[in-house]
Amino acid sequence: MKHLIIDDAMRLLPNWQEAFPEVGVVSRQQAMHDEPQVNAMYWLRLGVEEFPAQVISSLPQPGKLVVLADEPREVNVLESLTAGALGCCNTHAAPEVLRQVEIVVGNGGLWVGQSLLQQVLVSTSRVLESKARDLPGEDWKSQLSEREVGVARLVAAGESNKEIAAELAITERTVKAHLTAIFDKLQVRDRLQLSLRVNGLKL
Amino acid sequence: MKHLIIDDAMRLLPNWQEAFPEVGVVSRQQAMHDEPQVNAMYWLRLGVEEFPAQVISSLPQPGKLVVLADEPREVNVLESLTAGALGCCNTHAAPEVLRQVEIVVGNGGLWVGQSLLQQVLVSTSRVLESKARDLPGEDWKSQLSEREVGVARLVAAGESNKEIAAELAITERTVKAHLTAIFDKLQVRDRLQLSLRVNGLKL
DNA sequence: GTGGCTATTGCACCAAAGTACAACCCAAGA
DNA sequence: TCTTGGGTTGTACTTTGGTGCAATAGCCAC
Repeated sequence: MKHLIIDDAMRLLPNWQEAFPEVGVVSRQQAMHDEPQVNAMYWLRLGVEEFPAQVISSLPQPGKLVVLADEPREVNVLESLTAGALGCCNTHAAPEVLRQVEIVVGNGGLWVGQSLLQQVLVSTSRVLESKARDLPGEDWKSQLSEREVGVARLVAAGESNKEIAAELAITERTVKAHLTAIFDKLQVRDRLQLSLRVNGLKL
Repeated sequence: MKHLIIDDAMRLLPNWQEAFPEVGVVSRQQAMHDEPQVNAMYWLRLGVEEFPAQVISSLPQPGKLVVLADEPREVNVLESLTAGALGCCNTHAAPEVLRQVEIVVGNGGLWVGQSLLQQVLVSTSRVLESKARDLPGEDWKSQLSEREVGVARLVAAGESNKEIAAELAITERTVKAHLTAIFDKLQVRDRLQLSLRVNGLKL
C-alpha cells in the first residue's frame, strides 16, 4: 500500500515517516490534477478553520481517503465521513495509531477515534438503550405486522393520515384502522406518543 | 498477546487458527472458574438465540473480551458493548478481520463493524448536526418566547393540550394560542412535527 | 372446509387539534 | 403618554385524529 499525504505546505511530520517510511507528499493542486491511484491511500491534511466537506468535494474521489485534522472535533469527523472519507484522525497521532488506521481502512472499514465513538455512543444512548431493550421482544416492531410497521414509521416521520394514505395507495380510513391497532398493541394513546416510541425517545 | 476462545462446544474454526495459530479453547465453566489472565484476549462465542448481556454478566470480567456471534445484529452488538465487551464481530470473519480486531482492542479501542458504525452514525448525524447548528443560535428555542419554549417542551414530550393546560395552570385555549404562535414561528404544521423539531430529529 | 390473522374499506360519531377574530391585562420603553 | 409585545382568555368554526361496528377478501394451517 502506497501512502500519499495531501498538504499544500508539503510538510512531512516525523510521526508520518515513522509510520510509513515511504510516505510521499503532494499539494492539493497536484492531487486534483493527477489521476487517482487505486492502490494508494490518501491522507488529507486539513487546516484548523477549514471545512472538511468543501475540501474533500474539491478533490477527485480517490479510493481511500483519510482526513487529518489538527484539532479534530466531532462535527468535523462526521462531516468528513459524510463527504466520503473513510476516517479522520489527529494529524499528530502516534505512528501506531496511524498504522492502525491504515489496517482498518485498508480492509474496507471506517475508522473513527475512540473519543468520537464514545461521544456518538453517549449521544445515542437513549436510542441505543431502547434498542437494547429489544431482548424480551419488547421492540415496537416485533409486536406489529409488517404493514403496521410501515404506517408507524411514516407517522413517526411526521406525516398526516392523508399523506400516508396517498403514499401507501390506500384509504385514509385504512390508515386510521392500522393506527388504532398499533395504539392498542403498543399501549400508546396517540400518534405523537407513537412517534416518541418509534424514535426511541420514550419507554 | 494470548488468545482464548470461550465455547462450550470447544470448537476451533479454521479462520481462528489461521488468524491466531496458538489460539486456545475453553468452556464457559472453565472460564468462569479460572482466574482471568490479564495479558490474554477472550473471544466469547455466542449461540444464535442467546442474549449477550446475560452470558457476559455470568462470566468473570477478564481484561479484554470480544463477542463472536453467528449472525450479529446491531442490537446484539450494542448489548455486548454495554455489558462490557470491547467488540463484537462475526464468528466466521476472515482472519484478517480478526487480527484487525485484535489490534484495535489490544490498543485499548472499541471495535464495531462497519455496518453498525454506519447505522450509529446515521442515527446520530442528525442529532450532531443540529448540535453543530447550535453555534449560530439557530436553535428552535431562540425564536420562541420563554413561555412558548415551555409549552413546546411539553408537547414534544407527548402531552395533550388538556394536560399541558393543567400543568401550567392556564386554559386549554391559551395552550392552543401558544401552539399556533409556535407553529407559525417554527414553520411546522402540527404538534408532531414540532416534537420532531424539538427532539432534534428533523430540520 | 373452517377458523384465525391481516389488510382493506364504509359509515357514523366523538374528541382533540388547530384557526379566525377579538378582547383584556401588564410591563418595558420611546 | 402612547406604543409594543407577551400572556391570557372567549366564542365560534373547520380540520384532523381516533373509535365502534361491520363487511369483504386473501392467505395459511389444522
